[in-house]
Amino acid sequence: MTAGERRADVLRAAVAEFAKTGYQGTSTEDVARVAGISQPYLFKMWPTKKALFISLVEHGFERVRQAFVEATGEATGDEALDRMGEAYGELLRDRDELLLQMQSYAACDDPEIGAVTRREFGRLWRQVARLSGLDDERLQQFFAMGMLMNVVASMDATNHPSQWVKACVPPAWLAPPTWDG
Amino acid sequence: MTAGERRADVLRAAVAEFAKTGYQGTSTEDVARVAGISQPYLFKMWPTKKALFISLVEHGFERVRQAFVEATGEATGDEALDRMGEAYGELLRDRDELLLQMQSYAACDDPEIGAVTRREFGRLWRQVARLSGLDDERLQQFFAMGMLMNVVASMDATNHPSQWVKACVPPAWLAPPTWDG
DNA sequence: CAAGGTAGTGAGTCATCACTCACCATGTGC
DNA sequence: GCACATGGTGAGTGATGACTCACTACCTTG
Repeated sequence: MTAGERRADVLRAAVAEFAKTGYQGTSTEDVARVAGISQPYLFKMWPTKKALFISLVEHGFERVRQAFVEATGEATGDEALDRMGEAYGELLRDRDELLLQMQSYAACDDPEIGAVTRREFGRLWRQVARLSGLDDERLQQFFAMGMLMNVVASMDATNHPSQWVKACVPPAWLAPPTWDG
Repeated sequence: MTAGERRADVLRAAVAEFAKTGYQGTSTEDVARVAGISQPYLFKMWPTKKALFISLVEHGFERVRQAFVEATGEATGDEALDRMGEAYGELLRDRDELLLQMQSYAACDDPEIGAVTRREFGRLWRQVARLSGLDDERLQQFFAMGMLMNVVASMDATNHPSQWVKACVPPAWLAPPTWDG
């Protein structure tokens, strides 16, 4: 297998592990085992655990930006924002991406991780601003709802239903287009 | 010093440490050193590191609920929600409380921590519902804004100003009543 | 002052973890 | 058929971390 393919495999495995247990709580041995390679080889691909984590964070934000571009299409304004919101809801189905985002916020005390996370968040903000053309107040509401979705995903609320979950989580988050529920 | 006083001291020290580096990233030695006690004594007060973390989480959510009751006073409806939002903004000044909340969301993969976090989040939701008497949609917007504030606090955005921070963070978050700026 | 409870610690133990070193196997160009 | 890059690992190492054990100093009560 080529190094490029391996790298992609490892990234997929790593995002799942780091999403669950966070930067500090995930061991490089775990990642290597799930990826099906030896742990020393992990360190041939990334010089440190932190470098691996950071490339996951960058990759994750990049995917969100890309999903927003694709979802928006030719739309602008509130229409564009609605479509991006829907696209974000679909990312919820693959919880790992959003969980990893939460883990990167939680790890911001580390200066390098903090710097990358702020930079990526800023890029996402500017892109949504550019795509929608809306004012700061609307953007703020949009991002606020996104952060609530992240938290709900972190708590795995939809798999632990209770009274408040029904109130907090609108059906739209639970029923992306492909469902029939 | 009595055990009760020590316990309060240790909780204060522990919240600062866990807020920074999270459940997995914080060592009991760190907590003990900052609290000014030996590490074995920590284990006489709480049986495990997890038990300490969980009591911090419960304590933190409790404080938010209490702050909301006090802030609301006799108000109801949107007026009540406004006052609670203002109270939450004041909690931002002591970042540690909000960061610890983020750390508890991030640690939800652990079944016990997850259960406690969901329970506390639910209690908070119900309390805001009761105090304000508003419908789910308004509550959702309120909590969404709160989660955005948590994330902004995690990224320490106000101490790393850049273009998007000015747009994302309304002056009200930065200028609680006691400021003069 | 004896007896016992309360507050507190020094010095471990055993597991885990990030990271390294020396090494092997399989092509591929010459 | 050999030099050499590419892809890959077994077996460490030194540090750290959660948790324990055996112990002391001090206070209170009779």
